[in-house]
Amino acid sequence: MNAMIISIYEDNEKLRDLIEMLIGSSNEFMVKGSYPNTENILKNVIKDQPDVIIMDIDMPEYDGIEGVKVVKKSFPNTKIVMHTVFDDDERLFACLSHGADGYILKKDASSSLFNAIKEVLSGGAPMSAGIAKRVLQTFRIVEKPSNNYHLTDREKEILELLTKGFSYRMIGIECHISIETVRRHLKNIYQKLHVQCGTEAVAKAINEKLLNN
Amino acid sequence: MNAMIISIYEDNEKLRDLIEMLIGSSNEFMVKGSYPNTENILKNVIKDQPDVIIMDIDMPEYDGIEGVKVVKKSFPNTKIVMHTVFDDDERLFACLSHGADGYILKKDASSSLFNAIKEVLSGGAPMSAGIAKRVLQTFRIVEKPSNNYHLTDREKEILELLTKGFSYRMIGIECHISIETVRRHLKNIYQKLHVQCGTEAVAKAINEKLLNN
DNA sequence: TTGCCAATAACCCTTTTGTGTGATTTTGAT
DNA sequence: ATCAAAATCACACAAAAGGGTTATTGGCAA
Repeated sequence: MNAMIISIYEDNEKLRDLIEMLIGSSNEFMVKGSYPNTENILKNVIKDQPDVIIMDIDMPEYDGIEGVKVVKKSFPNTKIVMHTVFDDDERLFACLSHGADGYILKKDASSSLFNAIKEVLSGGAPMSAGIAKRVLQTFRIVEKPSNNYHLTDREKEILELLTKGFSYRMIGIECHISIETVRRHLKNIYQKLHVQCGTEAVAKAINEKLLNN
Repeated sequence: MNAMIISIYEDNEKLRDLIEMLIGSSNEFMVKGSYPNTENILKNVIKDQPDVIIMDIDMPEYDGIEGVKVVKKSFPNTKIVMHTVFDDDERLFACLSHGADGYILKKDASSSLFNAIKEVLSGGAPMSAGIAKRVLQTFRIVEKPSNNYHLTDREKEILELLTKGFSYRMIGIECHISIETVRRHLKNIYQKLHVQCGTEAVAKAINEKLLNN
C-alpha cells in the first residue's frame, strides 16, 4: 500500500517542522505540503492531493476555519483534523459544522496527533477527551419545564393547520367542522397559550415545539 | 487510590461473565453488581455506588435506554458507557440525549471496553470510530439552498415583530411609521415569501431561520 | 346517575388583515 | 446628476380574525 499523503497548515514554524518530522518519520505517511496559513489552500490541495490535512485554527490572515470550509466544499473526502489550542465551543462547532473530521488539542501528547491520523483514515473521528465530552453534551435533552398547555389532540391538530397558513375556513373544511367550531377551538387555544392572536400562537407553537412532529 | 467500582448490565450471561472477568482482572477496577436487565436499577445503583456502568441496550423487559434515563436523572455523575451491537441513529441518539457518556460497539475488540472505562473516568467520552463519526456528522450544516428571499432590513424587522405577535397597529407604533406603511411592507414580504397570510409567513420565517437572531 | 369536559355549532359585532392602486420621499450607487 | 430601489403614506373594499354569549351532544369517570 502506498504511503498516505499528509498536508500541514500551521503558522508556528517550529511546531510545523516538528509535526512534519513526527509524521514523516513513519513510512505509512508522507508529508507533502506544509504551509503557514490557508491562503490559496484550494490550489495547494489540488497540487498536493493530501489524504489528511492537519489544520491549525489561529493563523494570520487566512485562518483554519476558512480553510475547512473551502476544502470540504470542493473535496469532501479529504480528511481534516483540527490541531489547535482552542477549546471554546464557538470555534469547535464552527469547525465541525463545516465538516472537520477530528479535533485534537495541542496540549495533548503529540502521539495523539499521530493516532488521530490513523483513526481518521480508518473512518473514525478522533477527538481529544474533553472535546468529545463537549460534543456529547450538546445532545443532552434540556429537561423542559413541562411547557404543557394541556392542548387537546383536536386543538393541536387545528393549531398545526394554522401554522401551515390555513385560514379558519380552510381548517374547517380540512377537519370537516364548521368555521364557527374552528373559531371556538382557536379561541380556547389562544387562552391556553396566553396569546392574543394567531401569529403569536404559531410562533409559540413552533418555538416551543408544541406540535407532534 | 481505591479501585474504581464498575457495574454491568448485560442479558447475555456468558458475555456478562466475560466482561466481569476482563474488568475484574485489573486491580484498578472492581466489579460490583452484575445484572441481566435494568429492573430496579436505581436500587442497585444506590447499593453498589458504581463509578462506571457498562450498559447493554437490548435486554428483556427493562432495557438499557430506560436504564440510562433513570440513573442519570438521579445520579448524573455516575458514568455510563453503552456497550451494544446497535449502531442505528435512533438508539444512539436516544442514549446520548439521556446522558450516556460513551458508546462502544460490541464488535470492537474487548480491549476497547477496557480503555473506554479508563477514558470515561478521566473525563472523556469514549466512542467507537464509526459512532464518533456519526455524531460529528450531525453537526454538518446542510448547505441550505440559499433560501434568500431578498428581504430588506426593514422588512426583516417588521416580520420579526409580527412573529412576536404584534398587530399591524403595534408594529406601526414600534417602528414610528403609519399603519399603511406596515401594510405595504407586509404585502411585499408576503409576496417575496410566496405566502398568503401572516401566520404562514411567521411559520416560514421561524422554520427557515430567516431572522437575524 | 350525575356531572364534567371535549367537541360541535350558531349569532352578533368590531377590529384586523390582505389586496389593488397610486403617489411621494429617501437613499445609495453609478 | 441621475436612476433605481427602498421606504414612506393614502384610500377603498372585501375577507378574515377575534371576542362575547349560548347551546347541544357524546364519552368517561366519580
